Amino acid sequence: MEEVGVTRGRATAEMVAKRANVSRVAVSRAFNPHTSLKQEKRDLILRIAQELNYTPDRAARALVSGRSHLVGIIVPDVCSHWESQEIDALTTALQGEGFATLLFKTRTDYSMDEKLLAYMRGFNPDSVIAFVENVKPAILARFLGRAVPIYVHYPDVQVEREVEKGPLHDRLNVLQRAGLEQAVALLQGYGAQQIAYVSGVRKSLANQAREQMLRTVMVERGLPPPIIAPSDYSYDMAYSATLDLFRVGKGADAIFAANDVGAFGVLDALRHELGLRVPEDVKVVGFDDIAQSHWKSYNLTTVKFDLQERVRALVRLILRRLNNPDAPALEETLQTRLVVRGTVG
Amino acid sequence: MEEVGVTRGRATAEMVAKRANVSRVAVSRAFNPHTSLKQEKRDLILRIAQELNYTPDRAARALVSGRSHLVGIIVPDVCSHWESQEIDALTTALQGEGFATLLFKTRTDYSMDEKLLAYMRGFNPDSVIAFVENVKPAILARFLGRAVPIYVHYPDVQVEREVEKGPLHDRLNVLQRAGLEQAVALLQGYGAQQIAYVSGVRKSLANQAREQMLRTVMVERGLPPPIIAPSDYSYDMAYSATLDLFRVGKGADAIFAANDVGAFGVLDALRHELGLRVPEDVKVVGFDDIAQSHWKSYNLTTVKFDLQERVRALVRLILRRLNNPDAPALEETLQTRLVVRGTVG
DNA sequence: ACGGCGATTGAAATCGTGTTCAATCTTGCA
DNA sequence: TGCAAGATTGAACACGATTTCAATCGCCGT
Repeated sequence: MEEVGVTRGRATAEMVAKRANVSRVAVSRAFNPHTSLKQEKRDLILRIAQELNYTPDRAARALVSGRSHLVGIIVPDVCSHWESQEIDALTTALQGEGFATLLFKTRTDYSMDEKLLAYMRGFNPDSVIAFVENVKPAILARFLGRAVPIYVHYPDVQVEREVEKGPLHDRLNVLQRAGLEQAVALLQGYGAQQIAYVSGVRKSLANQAREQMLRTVMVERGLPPPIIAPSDYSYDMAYSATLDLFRVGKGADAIFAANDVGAFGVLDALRHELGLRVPEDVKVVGFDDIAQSHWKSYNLTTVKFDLQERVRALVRLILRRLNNPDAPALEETLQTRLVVRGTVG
Repeated sequence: MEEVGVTRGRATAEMVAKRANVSRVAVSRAFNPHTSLKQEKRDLILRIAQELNYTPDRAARALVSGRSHLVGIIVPDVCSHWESQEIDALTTALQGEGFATLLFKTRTDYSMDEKLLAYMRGFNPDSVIAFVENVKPAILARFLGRAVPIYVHYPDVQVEREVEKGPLHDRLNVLQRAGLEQAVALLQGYGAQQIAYVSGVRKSLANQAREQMLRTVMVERGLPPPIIAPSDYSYDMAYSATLDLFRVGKGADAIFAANDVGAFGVLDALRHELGLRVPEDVKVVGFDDIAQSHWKSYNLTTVKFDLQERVRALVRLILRRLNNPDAPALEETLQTRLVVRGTVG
């Protein structure tokens, strides 16, 4: 046949080569910078490739190079406000670097079983970002093979890699202290005496760290330790935890929620079920500063860390580790700060 | 070397074969049902595979079979409540069928350029789900090759495939009429005279369809056509559109928002900036019934369609089309209904 | 004109799997 | 026991790229 055919609906390097009167190797080189190829020829090939809508097949490329350019993201619930915003930012950043994000869902109880890991491994992601806690790095390493750095979400980001000399450990620290101190100072300034903490998932390390840091800051400033109202980061649990706090317990004059969504539950319980006014009767502070926090119904005062900056740092760490698996461990640090809105004072 | 080595941190079919004293082909067969292999041998291979943490490499598999088992999702903003809930449900459903979802972000103006399509094609998705409108099926077909059915999100789902006899067309219809009629009837029952429509993105086909259907239903029931308050589905735009409606325009005694998030903006503008009471002064109805709609601060009356059911139907269509590309076009239909909460009556 | 050196080029091997096809092994039945 | 049909098996090829390596080209100085 005269006409150059189309295989599986997509052009191959072979076809581009034939049309440009060059070898298939030249086509490959045209798409890989830092390879030796006469500029004129490279231009010709790229032009013809464009005409044929050709781009190299990443499956084939992955097979030979061992790099899939896929980053797996494990998340219990895509809809969680904070997670969805981080997924969004991560996808943007990774897309800019030539990667694509592969989404996997695990059960909503913050657990992750070996079935999912085996399933995911089949797709051969270069890296895995787990928005889940209780997975030991060692297990991830066993299931995901060598080329896959690991990121454990809470409480501090960790890009890990098992090496012969022991686990390697890049860290991205989020310093909660600064933001918490500002929050407590503000509450104290408005005369708050008894502060309650509506928690995240109790066994979550991130929650424990936050709770611990809050207690430290409060005690340092001469306040009694916080009353703990057990919750799980969700709106509904925070709502009922708040009801318990005031109906079963003795209430509080300020509430610190482990996250913004929880703070929304707190606010709605106070205003719409307990008949209390915020901030007059009770003051409320959240943590995260998600997009909804500025909505007028909530207008939440909250501890913020810059999500964009955090994602950029994270992607930096991942890429560095991918390109240089045995480089020494790195550490980056992010600050937090208080964003003052209408739920305090 | 005596010990069976490990290539790139992952076991290969070759290693499993060697350890089980079978050929590599047998290993391949063990992982593919409906292939001829003695049961006893199959069990042995699977057991050894498990010991070695082996699963077939999907990149290699994709290369030979032409099936990547990847489904691309194009979305302008992962954080949009409605979209994130659909992504979540889709990921769950697809994961159950052996697929993984590949996430791509486009610009937030509901557009999608050829660069993104070319980029995405490199990953060779079996199917593409576009949460974006203004992309002609023909363009998608040109950029994504034959093996990739296409799903255009709004206003009705379409699984498309270019065949020689012209474009094939599976459809998933969401019948807005039922829900809208219930909503209008309810508003009318409470004496609403002048209903405004806070729109979605004006040029969005979905928005136009919704606006059109609302007008039809209202006129049929003897009401004047809705006042159009132009918006774009977002909280912020709905907020300011509502302000304009009452400050520049003549107001309304009921507002229908194109989506729930928009309805939140409407509610906050009415209550927190215009000093109006809902539902006493103005009644509000949304569309979607996202998870946040039952939160006490909003407690939104809204038109719902069953997202789970919709996703199941969609995945059914996609899988059917993947397994049988030339089957005749199919059509499925979903109903909508009103969920009554606190913003009406 | 000639030798030499670096820049270009393409043939061949490789990555890990699925698929075809002919050879071999089982099984059932006369 | 013998034979045909069917089940099981493995060698060889294909998939679409990258990488290695040896061959060729172009250019320079003498």
